[in-house]
Amino acid sequence: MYHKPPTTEAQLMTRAVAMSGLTVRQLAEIVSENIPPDLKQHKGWLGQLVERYLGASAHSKAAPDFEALSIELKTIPVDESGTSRESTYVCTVPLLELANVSWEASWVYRKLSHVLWVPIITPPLTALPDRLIGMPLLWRPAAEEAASLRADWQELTDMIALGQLEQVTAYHGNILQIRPKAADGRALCWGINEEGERFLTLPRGFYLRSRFTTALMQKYFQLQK
DNA sequence: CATTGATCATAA
DNA sequence: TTATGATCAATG
Repeated sequence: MYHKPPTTEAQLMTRAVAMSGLTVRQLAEIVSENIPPDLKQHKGWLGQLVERYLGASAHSKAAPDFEALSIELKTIPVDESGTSRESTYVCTVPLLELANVSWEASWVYRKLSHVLWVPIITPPLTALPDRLIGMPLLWRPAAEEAASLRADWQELTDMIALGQLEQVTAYHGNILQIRPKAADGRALCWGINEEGERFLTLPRGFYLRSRFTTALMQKYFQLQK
């Protein structure tokens, strides 16, 4: 069973709430997907399962998951107390021509301006089929959250614009960090060094630290019905 | 034992 | 090769 793309927020939320409380096994059955033994070689499988159920429209396109609604979907593994178990990938880091890009025009801003968070309740050692879909949260950054994101984005973007990409590590940024995002350690793309010359480097991505997503859960969430 | 740096699958 | 979806696993 596949849903068509939702046309209203209310429709999307009705579906998302209906999905909560199901096990991954039940959701896979509804969507007619086979469950892999674990996520080791299928890291994006669960996110895509939820996409299909909810009717996300932008499969592997550079667009919000729900295009008509401009809403991004993120599944997030949490334990039974709502503590996030992983960081959350946001988008790739543009390494070229990022000078003079405003916060409002940045990919990070646009990706995070409206997000449907779907927690996957995953206590330690829970087998994939037994994980529970939690209550969804439709989120827009509060002023304080947006300011914090903006400050991190600005700091990291400034470093890259100055050609200091090789000095940026995952330790930079309070809630937003930059880490490799690549097929493996041999994947390369172009960056700009301090002399303004192009050089080959590992592709990078922006990620939300798990302490931030954990704070979101605990501020706004009712994990289960 | 939380966090960083590395990695896996798939589509276009 | 770039985008999407992320989690794995070594390490400080």
